[in-house]
Amino acid sequence: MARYNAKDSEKRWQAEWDVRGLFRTPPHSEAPKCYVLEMFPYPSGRIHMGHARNYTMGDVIARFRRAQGYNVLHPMGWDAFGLPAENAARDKGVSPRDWTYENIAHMREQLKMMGLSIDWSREFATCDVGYYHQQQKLFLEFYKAGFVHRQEADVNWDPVDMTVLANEQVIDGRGWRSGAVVERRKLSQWFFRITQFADELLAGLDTLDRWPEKVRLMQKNWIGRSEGLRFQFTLSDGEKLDVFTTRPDTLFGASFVALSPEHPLAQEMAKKDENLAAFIAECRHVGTAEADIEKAEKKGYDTGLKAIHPFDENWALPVMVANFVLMGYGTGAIFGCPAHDQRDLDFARKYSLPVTAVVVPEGIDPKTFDVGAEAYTGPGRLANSRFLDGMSADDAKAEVARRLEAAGVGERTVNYRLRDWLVSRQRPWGCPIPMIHCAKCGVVPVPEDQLPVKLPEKINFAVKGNPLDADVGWKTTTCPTCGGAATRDTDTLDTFVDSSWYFARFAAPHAAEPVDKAATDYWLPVDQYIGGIEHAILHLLYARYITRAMHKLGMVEVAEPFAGLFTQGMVCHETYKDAKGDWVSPDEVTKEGGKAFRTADHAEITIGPSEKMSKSKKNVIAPEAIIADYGADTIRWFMLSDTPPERDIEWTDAGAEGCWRFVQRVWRLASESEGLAAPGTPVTATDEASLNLRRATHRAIAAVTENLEALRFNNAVAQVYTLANAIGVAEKCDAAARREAIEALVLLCAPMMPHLAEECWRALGHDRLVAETPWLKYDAALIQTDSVTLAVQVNGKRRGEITMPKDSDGKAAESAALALDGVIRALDGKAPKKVIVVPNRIVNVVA
RNA sequence: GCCCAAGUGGUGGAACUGGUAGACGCGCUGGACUCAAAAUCCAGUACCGAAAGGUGUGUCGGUUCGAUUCCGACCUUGGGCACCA
Repeated sequence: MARYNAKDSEKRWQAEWDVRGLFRTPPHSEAPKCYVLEMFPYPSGRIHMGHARNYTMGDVIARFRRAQGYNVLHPMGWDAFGLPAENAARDKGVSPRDWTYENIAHMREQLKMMGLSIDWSREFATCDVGYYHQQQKLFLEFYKAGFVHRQEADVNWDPVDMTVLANEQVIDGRGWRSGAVVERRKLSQWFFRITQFADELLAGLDTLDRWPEKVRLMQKNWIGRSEGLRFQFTLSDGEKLDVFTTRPDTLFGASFVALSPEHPLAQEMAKKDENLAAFIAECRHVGTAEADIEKAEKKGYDTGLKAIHPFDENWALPVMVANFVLMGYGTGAIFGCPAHDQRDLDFARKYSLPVTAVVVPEGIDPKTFDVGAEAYTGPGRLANSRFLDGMSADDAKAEVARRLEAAGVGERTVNYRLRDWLVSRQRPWGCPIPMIHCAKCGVVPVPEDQLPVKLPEKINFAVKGNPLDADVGWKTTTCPTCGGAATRDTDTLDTFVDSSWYFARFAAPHAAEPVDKAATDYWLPVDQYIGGIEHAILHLLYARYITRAMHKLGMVEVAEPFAGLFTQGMVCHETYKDAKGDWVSPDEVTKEGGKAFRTADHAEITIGPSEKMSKSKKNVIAPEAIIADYGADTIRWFMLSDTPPERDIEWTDAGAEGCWRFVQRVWRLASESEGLAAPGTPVTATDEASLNLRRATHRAIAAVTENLEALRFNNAVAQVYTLANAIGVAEKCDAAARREAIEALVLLCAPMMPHLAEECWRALGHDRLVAETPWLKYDAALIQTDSVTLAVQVNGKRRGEITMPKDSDGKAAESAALALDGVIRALDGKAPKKVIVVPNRIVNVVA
């Protein structure tokens, strides 16, 4: 037989699946449903190894579940709005629309070459008018429900991308895309009230038992719930000031009250106090210029104002403006208790404010307890606190809260770190926000019959700022309420909005409403969602929020969109540098005996650590090149082999060749085996060689099934190898048993290497496609063995082994173990004190 | 600084609820086939030791008949958050 020709075979089977419409999901089915989804790609133009890994995993699950009889939905679409299209448009003078759709066409072909079992009839791009039209409706629904609000606020401005960013999109003080240091600007923008759902989003995490613990924890920290007390100080000028604390128990240790520089009261006072104004300006400066210099010194300014202690009208605390108090959290004002908060302590030491310990560790005399350079934040009993003295910190918290509530100046509240989601973007390649600004009527939603608000055909990138804002023809409209002249909102929605509900749209991609209730009720939640860990907060939190908001409006039944989540690792490759220190691409490098040389001039190349494939480090391998050389099945098999799917995988040439060899080996086993029984022959042989092969076959079926169910692809692959080895070394045995083993090998490979499986299946004489063949069931009787090998230990050290009939008596095992040479030698004449027998596992002799 | 995860051969990794550490792949070594090469097949491959045996899952301790697995401390790496009161 000829070698397996992947190129030819893969094309043929892809066409065959397509012609038969095998992956077209029927709208209705009696079978249980399974919705498998990988995070949809941005249409950058070509797929990379990260895509190859992500979509291979999803495809394995989809094919496996389909074979198991599930009604599977496995769609694909494009996260198609966003900045790269604008940049390409500006650089190359093409339209972002053309650029995007050309990229989509190219990537679609590449994904098809991967042999993915996708229902392409459901494909859409978020930049399709049909999609963003529905998104505009969704926005207006949210607006009507009060989920959306417009607010002037200090926002994060990315000076490179020329747009505002949500809090989640600022990482280490820099824009998540551009890497530019963000600036603060005061702008009027649209927000989604995600904080309204903070509690639900937090509580919902506990229901997501098929999510990685890590992601749930990250979201929990991001939401950042803390319980505390909000209460009022009366100031010396008679005004009131709200503060928030989680430590009301330390109220008698207070030595100052501090305001954020952005606090309205501080701003007000700054109008009459030049020095304060200068101080505030200085704080603002530090905050923006060098976010990295976070270790900034604590600085304060005494306003001269006093705050009256709520439990003692004769106790006046200085009111300071302090650079470390955040306006965005709590009320933007705090009381400082230096003994029990490190920041307050640093501050108090600097400005010589009193430090009074009021919580003292259990068993320590308050008189001897002294706070040095470190604040005490542990538990303890109250001291120096009048009516609280002797209470535990928890009791004291409750008592202070009770008294301040009774006095009508306090309220127990919950605070979140989470902020509302700023969704306005000053970019032209996005979903236009369907709002109209009228001088007379204010902000007015676009009436439904005037939707969609389409993007202009031509976008002029030569203008400064947002092209939509500069496009007078597009911007000018009439007010739907009064009919007068008005302008459109020229902002577009954050592209994370686009990706926050696409999974619901896939259930009925052509529905006249954003979601078709019946279809989403059937398909949602997504049973298995797969994507990169980098979306642990941003995308996954937004998608959970939008789903909850839709749920509240009765649009979808589910509250959580993704029942199962899997976060896959990155694809890495060795890095290469030449003598000058410049990065060298792997295809310019030849390796000999562990050393690397530049192919062109044989100059030695330094091999660096394996890192995520990136253009900047030139360590990128294109999937299309591998497909061209070895075929899609090889790349798929590689992505699943060896490395657990959640970890980073390293691409190596040797590994790829190993995969290719295995493809050939499976092909040889299926195509060259002589003397196989005819297809469908029942296996009746009971000779030892045949039984051994049958046991290996059924063990492999059981193990691969179990591993695929648990997404342990690397272990599933190892089990397939084990079966292939067993077939290879099997002695002459029954022809039907041999066929059974080879067919099992082919079918077990099928979700992972679907083209190869079809070719082998055909070679084995089958007419029906593997893609139409049900998953194998193992015979439990064949997995059982009647004899087992027990390890024998003396004092926990292995000294030999015994083979016993399964489930044999402990006494028999004991005497067999004691008779072993190694055991006798180890005992050295001593009598065993005790013998522990774990049935079918181990015998341990204690000497 | 706080929170979380992970440290196993030359290498990627395996080991169910504490029970034979190193499955399976890559690499390497030897052999077969070949004029030769490729491909393929067979055997071997944790470390020390000629062997008996000993030592081994980041380090140090603990619990246990028995620990990669449980507990404590520490080290290293990776990730998240970072003046959140």
